[in-house]
Amino acid sequence: MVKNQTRKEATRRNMLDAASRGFRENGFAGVGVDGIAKAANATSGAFYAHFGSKDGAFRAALDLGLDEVIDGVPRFQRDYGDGWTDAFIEYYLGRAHRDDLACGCAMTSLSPEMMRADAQTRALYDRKMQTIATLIAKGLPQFDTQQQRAKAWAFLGILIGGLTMARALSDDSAIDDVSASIKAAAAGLLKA
Amino acid sequence: MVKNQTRKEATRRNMLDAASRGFRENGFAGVGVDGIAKAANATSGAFYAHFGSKDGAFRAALDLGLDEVIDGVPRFQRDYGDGWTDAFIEYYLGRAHRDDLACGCAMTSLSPEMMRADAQTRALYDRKMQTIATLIAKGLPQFDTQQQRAKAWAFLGILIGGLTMARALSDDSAIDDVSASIKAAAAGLLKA
DNA sequence: TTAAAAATATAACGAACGTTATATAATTGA
DNA sequence: TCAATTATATAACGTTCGTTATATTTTTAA
Repeated sequence: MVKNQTRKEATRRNMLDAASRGFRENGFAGVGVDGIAKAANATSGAFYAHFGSKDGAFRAALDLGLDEVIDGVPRFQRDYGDGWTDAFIEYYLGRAHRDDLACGCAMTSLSPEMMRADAQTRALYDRKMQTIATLIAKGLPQFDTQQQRAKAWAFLGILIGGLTMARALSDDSAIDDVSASIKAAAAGLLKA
Repeated sequence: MVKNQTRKEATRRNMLDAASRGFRENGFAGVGVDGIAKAANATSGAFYAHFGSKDGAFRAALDLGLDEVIDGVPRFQRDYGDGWTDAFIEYYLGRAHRDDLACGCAMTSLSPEMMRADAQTRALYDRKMQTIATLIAKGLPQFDTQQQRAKAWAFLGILIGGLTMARALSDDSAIDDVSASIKAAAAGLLKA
């Protein structure tokens, strides 16, 4: 109906999107294959034709999700120059990102799932996180490369932990307190 | 067999322990009622008599888990005095705690589950986290109370995020890099 | 010692789980 | 246009899910 090669790809993309949203919102065990397929207007048959297994779909969703970070960080660096870290912090702990459980950063939503993932998926996570740390480190003011990398890991840690805590809380004023505290500390630890 | 009142309490304690371990290791959706009961040498009948529902058991496990933090922080402060934060950091990101998925700190293992929990459970999380933040703040060197509390939230954030990242990685040298970076940054952000 | 009460075990419910095998539908190449 | 190939849908597998109802065992109280 649509075009030549594109229907299969469209189905795959729809299912990958549905898997990404489902896994981020509900965790690996919190969503089923049928549910993912149905959310993509497809069936489990197509799901297995494309991904082979639930683990395979999770791996694909992780791949896509971390690539969004790998693409996003340089964009912040290009768009904001030296002030990119402040802009990134503001985005990461801002209300829009905080409230977007389905499409928020894969690092925060999927990292807690990794300890239960298979070896292949964990290896993928390792590689992509190293890439992300390298990208961040290159945008930091420190001269010492080793120190840059340490700051990058700490930066990722406080953002992931801060967003996790902010999302876990339900009281609005507590959420604001945590967000503001994390923002200040994240900016502060890069200055030192 | 054992004693008068204690059998029921022993059953409950065994099941609460099994629930705590199960939820921390596998997440809320990753473990079932029958599995928890079996791990406690009991059955689902006893489970429902004690907890009423799976959500009820999760709430009880969260309650117990955060109380461990509420008891533990003052113990560190008593045992180590002014250097308690360094000791706490060393413990929190040390190998023993990192590798203990089943019995590790509930803040790191259960916070990512909170966004899917019911309102009653989330309110409990809110209250206990405020208590924990207050306990930590009181042990910080800053004079300004507001600043103490901000540092306390940041401290919690970087520890939770750092431990999550360290556990998510599988390469040993990456884990060491992250742990060392987080330790240094956590100590650093309290100094400022 | 025995009846009442409480704690735990067993059995069953419909629903959803991940996966496979097979059937249907759509696309391709001649 | 028509057979070959590919993509997707359907049906079924045995298992486990959370929960309820009921049966059995254990404890309590007289």
